[in-house]
Amino acid sequence: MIDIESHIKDLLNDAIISAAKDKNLVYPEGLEIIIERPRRENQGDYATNVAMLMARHWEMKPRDIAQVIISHLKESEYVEKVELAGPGFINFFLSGLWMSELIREIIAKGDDYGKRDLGEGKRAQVEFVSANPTGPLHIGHGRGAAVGDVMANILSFAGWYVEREYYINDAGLQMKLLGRSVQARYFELLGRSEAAPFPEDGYKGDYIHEIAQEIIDREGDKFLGLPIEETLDYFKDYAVKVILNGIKKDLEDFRVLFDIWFSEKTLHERGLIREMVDFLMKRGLAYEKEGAIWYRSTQFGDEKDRVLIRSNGEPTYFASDVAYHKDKFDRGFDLVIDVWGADHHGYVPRMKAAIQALGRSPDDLQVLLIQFVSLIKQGRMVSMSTRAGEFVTLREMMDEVGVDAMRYFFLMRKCDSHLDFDIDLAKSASTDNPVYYVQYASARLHSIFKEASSRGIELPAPEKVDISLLKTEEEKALIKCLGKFPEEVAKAAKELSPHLIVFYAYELAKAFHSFYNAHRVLGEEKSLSDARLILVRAVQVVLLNVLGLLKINAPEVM
RNA sequence: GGGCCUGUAGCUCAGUAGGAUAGAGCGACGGCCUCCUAAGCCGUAGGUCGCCGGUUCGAGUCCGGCCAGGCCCGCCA
Repeated sequence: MIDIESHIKDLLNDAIISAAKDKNLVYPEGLEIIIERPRRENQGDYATNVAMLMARHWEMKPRDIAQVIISHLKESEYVEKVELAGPGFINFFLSGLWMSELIREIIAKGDDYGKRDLGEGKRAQVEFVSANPTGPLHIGHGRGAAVGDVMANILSFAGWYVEREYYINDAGLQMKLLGRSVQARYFELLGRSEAAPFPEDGYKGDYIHEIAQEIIDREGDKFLGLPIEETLDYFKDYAVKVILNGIKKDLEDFRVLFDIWFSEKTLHERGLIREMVDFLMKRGLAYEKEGAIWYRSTQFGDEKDRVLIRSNGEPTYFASDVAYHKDKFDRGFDLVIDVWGADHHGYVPRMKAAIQALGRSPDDLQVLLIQFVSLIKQGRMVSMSTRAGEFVTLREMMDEVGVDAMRYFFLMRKCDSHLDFDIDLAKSASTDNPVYYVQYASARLHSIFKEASSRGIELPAPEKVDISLLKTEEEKALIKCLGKFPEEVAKAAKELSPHLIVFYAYELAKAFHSFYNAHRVLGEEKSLSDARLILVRAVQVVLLNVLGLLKINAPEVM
């Protein structure tokens, strides 16, 4: 099937060349023909403002230029009519032939319909969640998980080779704090709390007690008699293992799977941090001052230079992160996407500065900042803090609200919008949840085929069906909506905006529900019924592909 | 003090290479099942796009200045 957008651009380009010749005018240098989808039905399927852009060059009124261009447009079997409108827009209305070919293409391509080749097979990595293994995932992590996961799906669908990665911060001071917290609970449970006091900033959640209890069940009281500094590593490692397993399980149940779990500790073990510092020193991008080693990030637009190695010889978190990103690029990724909480936004300029020092373009690193999720319970905001042990876990939310609804909720907003998640609403008024609206379309689609099959009606061969019989407003709107899917994929990939796919899913469901209420598929005259069956099959294909990108179930019955 | 994000209908939000009459959902009001699922459809009401100025044929969109909310500004992670 032809690419209709380029087809229309070609038609326009040829017409402009021909018009220029005819009127003895010059083809405007650097003219880029842009076509877009107008907002209103009566403004056609595609529109261009090219005549308005040319007004300056040709010193003519936009409407006059548009008229000239239109008169030089060649006929096309895919274009039914062309109109001059408003201040100088040229509107294109697509033909029935285009619609027929589109529907046949959708059915022929199936799972592949909507895929693009924008990535040209280049390698992209999406790193997301990366929550410290100091406690279970909470609702905020859920948003990052959904966004990162679907972003990866979209890029893959758009032609990138994609890997998903989780960065485990298992090397810092907070690990020690976690170990001490568990250790303190262990001593406390055995009635010896004075021997290992609970650290001031320790992790207070119930899960710390549970881990301590687990250790007692396995190892008994054998650590009581040993010096606490000696046994700290045991508590720490055990806690990290347990918590990380819990995180993996939670994500798996949230339908998020990672290709690589990358341990920060291994960066240290492999000497990559030292290597990175040497690399920067050699290039004069790092220097020593006041006993510490600093990175010259101001050279790349950061507001101040940053410490890499503290005066006590310990690398900073930032140093780990630079080494980590160096490793990412060393692994051959063309595009690296980090999904971070918005509270890390101040960190973006220095990371971008860092990757430039590594010889990359700042655009090779894209950071998706995820704004906070505010949890609303009984009309009040719930404060969340891992250390204080006050949070609603992802697990609890999955159990209460369901994975489909949660994924939908997390994805329906732009990343940089705050998200109010009203638990009571999500639980009690779940029928108002838009995810059901979309899923309901899936159930209805399925029931049409079920009913058809019970009446002994089979899906006709697409090429034998007269699709031009579909000419009502609802049918045409639905077909146009199907045709938009590849464009939406491209846009979502280009703008790194998963929410666009959610909006598209809703739009598709809406077009289908309108169609469904206005017309019957079965029981009409056979040729019309066949045409509608084919249409409905195409809708099903696209809906499955869209929900597949979002990893939301497409139920057959509701 | 500096920086990032946000401010669009009663509520929650779409709408960025500047374009045509600013859109959805929820809520409100009024209609629609003899028929493939009414978790649906159709219609009505609801707007100084935070405020002021600028750029131009044209600004919710770009620029400047204010106002309000959130977040950040460490040899913490």
